[in-house]
Amino acid sequence: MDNKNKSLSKNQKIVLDFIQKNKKPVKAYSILSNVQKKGINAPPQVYRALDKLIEKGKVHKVESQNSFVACKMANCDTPHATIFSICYECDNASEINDTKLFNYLSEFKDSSGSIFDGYNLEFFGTCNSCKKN
Amino acid sequence: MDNKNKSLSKNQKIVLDFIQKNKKPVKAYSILSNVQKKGINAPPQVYRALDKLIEKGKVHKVESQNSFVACKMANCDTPHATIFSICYECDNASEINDTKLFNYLSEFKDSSGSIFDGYNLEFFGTCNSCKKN
DNA sequence: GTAGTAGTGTTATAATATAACATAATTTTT
DNA sequence: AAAAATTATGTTATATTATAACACTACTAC
Ligand SMILES: [Zn+2]
Ligand SMILES: [Zn+2]
Ligand SMILES: [Zn+2]
Ligand SMILES: [Zn+2]
Repeated sequence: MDNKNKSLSKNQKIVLDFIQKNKKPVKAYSILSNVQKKGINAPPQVYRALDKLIEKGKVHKVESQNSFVACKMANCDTPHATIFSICYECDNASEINDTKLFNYLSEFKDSSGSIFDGYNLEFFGTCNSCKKN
Repeated sequence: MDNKNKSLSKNQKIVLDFIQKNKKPVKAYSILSNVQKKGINAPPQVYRALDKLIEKGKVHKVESQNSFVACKMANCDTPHATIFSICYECDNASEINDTKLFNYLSEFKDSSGSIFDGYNLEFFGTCNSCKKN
């Protein structure tokens, strides 16, 4: 069985549950302060849960923001091939599900003909909601 | 005149000079400890120089590594449209100069038809040098 | 039921980045 | 050339993000 389909531990469930409640990406220390009532007391407990959730494809890290967001694609096949659009007004991050772009990047070869194991793509702009205001 | 073509300040020159001496991306505090003999004493001086060098297209940040690397393309036209391949064995980061991919991403529209102002793409894999070993 | 693996709890600390304030240098405007 | 505006510098302190290390527990596989 794939690692990503294994069941979640207690702390992993608590952390994932909080992340899923938020539309926007959340910071690790925000997770910590919000789950302390559930018995998670210290940063390593959060970061360990995050590491596993990322491995399992349940959560992605938004690298340019050091924040974490739940996968909206009902389980990313490839946790290390992610595409986001990020609004620099409101910090919202939307996972982009575009098969053509996905394939384009998965098959991309560099000048030496090498293919890559994964990628992370972050687009920046103003989201539709912020454009209206 | 474009901001990126403006001349560099004293601290910006010192920081850029050190980054350019390194093939691999360097960390901010590594920059700091290496330029202290040049009179740069504290983190804000390094981070401020980095911010300006990034604006001017001389330096890019490798987001997944919190490190900084000199632009190899003799001045990136678009400092906020960068493509890297990163080796997870040796941490080397190479800027990819692929016009087709560049255009593909610049013109990419999301499901709502919106185009973006910029992007950052990081490919992950084993570099050719590490593959041989 | 023992061995191996994955998870937890805890303390301390490392690594990355910015706030805030005072001053100086440079550029632009008048 | 003087005043105003902008950009850069120097400095101290602190905020934010992330991991090391160690003791212990729970789960899984054979
Ligand atoms: Zn996903
Ligand atoms: Zn927005
Ligand atoms: Zn460049
Ligand atoms: Zn390598």
